[in-house]
Amino acid sequence: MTEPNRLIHRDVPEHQPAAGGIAARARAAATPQYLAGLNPEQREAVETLDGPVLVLAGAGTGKTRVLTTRIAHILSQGRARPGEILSVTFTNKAAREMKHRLGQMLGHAVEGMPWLGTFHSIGGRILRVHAELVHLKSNFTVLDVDDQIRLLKQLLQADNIDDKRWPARMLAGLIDGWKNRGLTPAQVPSGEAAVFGNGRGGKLYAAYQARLKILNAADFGDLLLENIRLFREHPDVLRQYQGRFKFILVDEYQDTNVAQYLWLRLLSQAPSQSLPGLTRQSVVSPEDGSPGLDASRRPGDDALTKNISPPKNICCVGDDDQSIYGWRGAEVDNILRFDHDFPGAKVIRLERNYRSTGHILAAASHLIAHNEGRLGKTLRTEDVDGEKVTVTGCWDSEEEARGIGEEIEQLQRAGEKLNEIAILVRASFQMREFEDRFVTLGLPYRVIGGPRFYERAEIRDALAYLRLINSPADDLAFERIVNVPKRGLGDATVQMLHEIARKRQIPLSEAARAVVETDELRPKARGSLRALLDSFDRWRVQRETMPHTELVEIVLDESGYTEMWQKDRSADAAGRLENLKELVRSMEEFENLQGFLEHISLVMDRDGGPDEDAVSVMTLHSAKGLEFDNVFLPGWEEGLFPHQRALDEQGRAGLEEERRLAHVGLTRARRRAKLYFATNRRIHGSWSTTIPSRFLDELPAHNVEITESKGGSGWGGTGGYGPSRFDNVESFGSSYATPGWQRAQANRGRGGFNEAGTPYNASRSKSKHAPLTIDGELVAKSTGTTSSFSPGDRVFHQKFGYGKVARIDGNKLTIAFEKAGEKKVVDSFVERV
DNA sequence: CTCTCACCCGTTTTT
DNA sequence: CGGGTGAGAG
Repeated sequence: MTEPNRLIHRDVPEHQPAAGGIAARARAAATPQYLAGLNPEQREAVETLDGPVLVLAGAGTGKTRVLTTRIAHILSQGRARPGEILSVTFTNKAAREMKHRLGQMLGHAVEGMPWLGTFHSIGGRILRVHAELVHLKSNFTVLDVDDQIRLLKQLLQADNIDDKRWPARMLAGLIDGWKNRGLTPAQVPSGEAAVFGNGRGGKLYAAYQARLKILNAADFGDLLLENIRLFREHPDVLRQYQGRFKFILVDEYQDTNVAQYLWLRLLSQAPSQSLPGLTRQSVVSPEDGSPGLDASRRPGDDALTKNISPPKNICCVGDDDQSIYGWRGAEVDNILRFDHDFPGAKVIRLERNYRSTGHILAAASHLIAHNEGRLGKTLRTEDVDGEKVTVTGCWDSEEEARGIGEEIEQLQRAGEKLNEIAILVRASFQMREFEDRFVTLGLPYRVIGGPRFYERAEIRDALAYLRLINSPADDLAFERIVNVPKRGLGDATVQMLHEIARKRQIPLSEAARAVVETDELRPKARGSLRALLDSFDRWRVQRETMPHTELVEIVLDESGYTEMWQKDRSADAAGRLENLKELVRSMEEFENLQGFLEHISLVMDRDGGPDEDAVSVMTLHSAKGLEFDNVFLPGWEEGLFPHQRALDEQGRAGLEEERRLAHVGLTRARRRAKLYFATNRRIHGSWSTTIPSRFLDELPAHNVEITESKGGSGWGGTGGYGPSRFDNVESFGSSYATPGWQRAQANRGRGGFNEAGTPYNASRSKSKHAPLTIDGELVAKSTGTTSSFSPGDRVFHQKFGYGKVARIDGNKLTIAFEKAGEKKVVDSFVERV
């Protein structure tokens, strides 16, 4: 491993000696070059090396810069070697970005940062080293969602559970949720486990875990959960890592879930502690009743915290105002309660925004100030005011697309780069309208998001072949490709193999081998199964002698897989073949097949985008972390944004998350932010009238300009909604008093959206209160209030009928309905019976 | 075993 | 309206 001092040579000005105590002091006095461009807050965040630090980094305040500079600082101060810094991100993209920036800062020292990566890749890496301690082998497979669901389907079938009423997908969701919360099968509260499959949910979870071990596989959740289990059951292993990591850095802390929190917490303790509390407390007593989740999810808190030595040097960077992944298990509470979890934490706010102009920033800040559950930050800029944020009303979504298309062409004529233009939508179905329009206009565009590369069917099929070559016991891979391309080996055959495999406790491919020797199969099926097995034998031999990239080509060719797509005349067949080529190309980066397979599910992502000039179209979620000069934000309508479902299922917490999403959208823009709403939109095939989003009303009128739609014809001249009504734009600049607007406002009363338990007016007036922050002291305000219900209560709901409360999360209840299955509802919708 | 038709349902998405 | 799934026919 590279020595730190060698690393910093390139970075430290030449007159400064590189190491030693006195030298270090001299260096500090001279302000190293890498600290020079930082503002005082950033600098404090970089230089506060000891103890827990929370950096609240608003949008565009230089978060990544702080993280990378902090690492450079640690290294140059000689406080740790590269291998002693644990630095975790959420996405591979973020990890790559950090490696890249670090590389620029330190010279090409990136190889020296072995522990910079995503939670999952680092978790997976640790797990491979100690695999046998959690009953896996070090070459275990990481399952993707598809495999997971297929596995669960089998378990449901084996248990004779109607997978119509209890879909495997739903169970997968539940298990995922439990894993996100760090719960092993034994720890799932029994009330919750009972919700699925008439009380068999918990049993199924346990069976699933057992099955994974047999298959030598782990799902994404396991990469963390099994890590936690490893650490808890083997304190010596934990101590080893605690001792190794002198510094811990966490990016996007607002997105961490409970499992990630627990993992960080374990690693951030001083190595000598044995942490009795963490094992004991975390075993949730299922019937402990009311405080439920909240009491159980924080092992090691309170009294115990005081007995544990102070956490090490952990620095978490995040922005509670950009927490938009609550629906996927992220706990905003983690960031809201940081100083509680890590006593003595230093909180540093980065509020200087270097991205957006004044109007945009003011609009975004004012909007997000309507949220109550936040730590409170006020973004500032020294930039010019720039153009006001525009709001444009359209007749329908088609006119919206037309209008935006025209504005883009106008920007293009004015010399703007298409690469600096983005359209950010709430839901992906909105994208199609824009694509259609851009095709008509001949405007180059690219859609960001879509299915990820390794999730595409053709890639997974190809991978299944490779997995099976690598590990003949990979039943899921076997099942996937046994009849792809079609070989006349259908359900019946697979069923038979399953039976034999189960009876003799052998993998499917071995069962196949046995069956081929008998006459249990019809000659045709038997012949093609034998041919398949022979092919695999041959490939396994060839694997030893030829490069893995060559092997794939042979496999794809000889299996008839390539041919299958060549014969396919559907429109996307060519693209699929292209993807397969891309797969082969991407394999070149890896040493061998094994190495490739270990990384594929964790590290691969689509990145094919060539850098031709094109407009980007993507969802608000995938826009997080990006920035553009010009940002179009269509579809600001009640029901779509905020999304009705978020409101229905999460009540106020849902609304606040939607608002954070709006805030993320606005803060993507450097110079122009253009909002749109349509009064008519087609939802599920039929047209319905919509109302402008409440978020539009929450924008400060001073920073907003109402403009007329440039979409042309659509607005029905006599309707009273026409652009002519927007004639004297100046006069209503401060009040939105256009007739159309007023009418839209009046419509609100009868709109169904306030059944979300958040009447429009209430939320508006309430949120005028100052954010809940008291002089730098964090007032951790959980999203949602405490419910008056307890688990087990029998309740009635207007739409879903009778049910039993399974779980409580703030004012959000998970209820097992007798007819409708499990649903999440806001407590104000149900009554106790 | 494969193909077709009826039916159901409909945010956001990483690893 | 349209994509994905499951049951039944060929």
